[in-house]
Amino acid sequence: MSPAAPVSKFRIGELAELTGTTPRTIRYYEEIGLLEGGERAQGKHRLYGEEDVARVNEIVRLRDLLGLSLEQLSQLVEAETARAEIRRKLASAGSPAARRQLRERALGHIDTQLELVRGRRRELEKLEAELVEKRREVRRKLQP
Amino acid sequence: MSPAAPVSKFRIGELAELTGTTPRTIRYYEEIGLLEGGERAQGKHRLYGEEDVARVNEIVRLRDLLGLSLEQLSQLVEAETARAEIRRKLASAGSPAARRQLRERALGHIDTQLELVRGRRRELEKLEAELVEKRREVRRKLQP
DNA sequence: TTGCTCCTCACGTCACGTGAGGTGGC
DNA sequence: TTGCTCCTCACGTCACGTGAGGTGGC
Repeated sequence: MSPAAPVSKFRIGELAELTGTTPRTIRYYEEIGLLEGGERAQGKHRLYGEEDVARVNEIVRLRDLLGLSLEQLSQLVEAETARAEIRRKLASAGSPAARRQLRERALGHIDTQLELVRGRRRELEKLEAELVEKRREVRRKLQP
Repeated sequence: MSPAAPVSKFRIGELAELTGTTPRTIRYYEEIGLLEGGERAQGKHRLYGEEDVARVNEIVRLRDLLGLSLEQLSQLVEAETARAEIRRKLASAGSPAARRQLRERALGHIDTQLELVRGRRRELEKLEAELVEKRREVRRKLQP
């Protein structure tokens, strides 16, 4: 068996750089409950792991691409967080039926995100088509 | 010849409703110079025309879909505004060479917007593909 | 004349940015 | 020990929201 994966720990500045944010943003997300506070080990500094990188990346992506408010985002991501936690607990202790229910909830959650992403994509495609048409017209006038 | 098109005039509340914004937003855009102030005819009320509807709609769309700041937007839209004005002036007085130059500048402007829109669309497509993949995996575990 | 919409301050809010002044770890 | 990063206030900013109190037009 492989030994426990080396749990790399990041300080807040590293987490910020890895996710294209700033320490202030990370602290703000913790302040409003969007992100769990990095563990304050012995000292006073926050320490983060790989899963925090993934989480912040997801938050930033949905924030930028879907234009959601942080409150809307926390509802969306909250569901997933709860799911991840419960999944960990049930992975060993859960009955097959309970696991099945968890996965079905996960599906619903993914579908919700897919709806949002697809709606946005369609809007962008429409705008793109209009711009292409506009360009065609200008070009037509340029070369009579 | 057709008579002059009926120049429909809107008050700020109507303009807001037609563009999915609020009077406050319209006034704010005027305040920062993104929008020309509606003509204050005899009274004190602002009055807008069809072209203002188009402009606000464009602003809102780029703001929401591209996530640009209003300052970035004003640079993007400013170019187009100047273009529209100059186009009006040159439509009668301009030489063919001048008109050609204007159209070439218009092309550059449209291309800039297209780049932005396409970049966004690609990011959304990537996110969409990842979500679809995630969903497939959860489904696979649901039906072994 | 009565409502409704408009007007201008002006303070509040969300999502951070930006120092101020001080402490911790390689 | 020296830097660098971290810490917590706390005020500033952007893009508006939201009354407060008053005036205009169908």
